[in-house]
Amino acid sequence: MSAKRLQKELKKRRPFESAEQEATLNLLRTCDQVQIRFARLFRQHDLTPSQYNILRILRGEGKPLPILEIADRTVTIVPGITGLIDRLEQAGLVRRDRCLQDRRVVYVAITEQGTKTLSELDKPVLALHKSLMGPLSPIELKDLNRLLEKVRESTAENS
Amino acid sequence: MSAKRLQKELKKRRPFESAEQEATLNLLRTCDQVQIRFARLFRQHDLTPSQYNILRILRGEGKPLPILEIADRTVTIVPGITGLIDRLEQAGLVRRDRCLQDRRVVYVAITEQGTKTLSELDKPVLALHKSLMGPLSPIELKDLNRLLEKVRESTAENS
DNA sequence: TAAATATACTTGACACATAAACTATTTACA
DNA sequence: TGTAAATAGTTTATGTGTCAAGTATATTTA
Repeated sequence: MSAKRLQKELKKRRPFESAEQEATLNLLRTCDQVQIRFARLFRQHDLTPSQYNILRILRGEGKPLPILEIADRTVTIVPGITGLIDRLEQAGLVRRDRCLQDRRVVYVAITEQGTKTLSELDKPVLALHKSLMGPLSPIELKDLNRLLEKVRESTAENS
Repeated sequence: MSAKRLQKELKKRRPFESAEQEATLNLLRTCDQVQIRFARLFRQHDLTPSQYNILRILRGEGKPLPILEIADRTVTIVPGITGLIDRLEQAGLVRRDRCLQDRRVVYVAITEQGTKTLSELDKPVLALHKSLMGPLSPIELKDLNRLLEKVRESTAENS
């Protein structure tokens, strides 16, 4: 797998059309590899990245949240959230509770088992963050954050 | 859409557990936004990012390529490539040719229509690259590339 | 208060990532 | 030469992103 990815990179390496293009592609490629590492870790606990994210949100909030509120806090587009919650519920990691005041609303709560699964992942996740960004010095980390935010601002402007 | 994303960001903003975590999340979020922008552009020409990528590879090579060779050069995992080529073929953007020497091999060639679609995208794509990375000075671009590569090295090691 | 509108989801359809298992063909080697 | 192993690609199955359209409940308004 490692050899394969390396090979891909080499084949792709041809002169870039602009420095900006090089940076964008570099960003996408790096991100891809980072995501792969996290996905692999989550999979060891039978979670997908999206599922892990939702559990994190619920634990962070400390109380049940309406489904659309969860969707708002993830990158997940609304219709996708339904099936995502379905599967988490089926796995016993969350629970659905219909709101009595407003019966359109569905609250989602993390279960004990969900909390347990999350807590098992806490250390490895933090370790992976550190391992990925480990080669960067504190100053470099700060630089990277600043540059990324600058890019992000440019995407925010015109939607 | 823009307001919604901004809202998400604000809600997410709580103290990070480590500077490394902050950098990783920053990286993922930035990347997400960049991908959204490109996906939106490709969709205007009825292409998905994966499809665009494959067309680029074929045009860059200048001659037909075996299916698995294409898969190697993208991030696409092997089984997914079949359907991807199916849809491109159905849209008339590529053509399948079975190799006569080795009948296991299927060559894929870009069609005239595929080339045309690609060329229509050339300018907007380059413009988007420039627009996304525009806020960064040449020196900052270089810095960003260096930092990203450093991160990428760390993922390559024990992958 | 009845009808229009808005809100909170859900369903259905399609594209893609990913893994496991399968087919067809070729190559290696015993 | 004939069988095992490797290679090229496909099929199948599950999870998710995304869009368009639908349902149920609540709110607004005429």
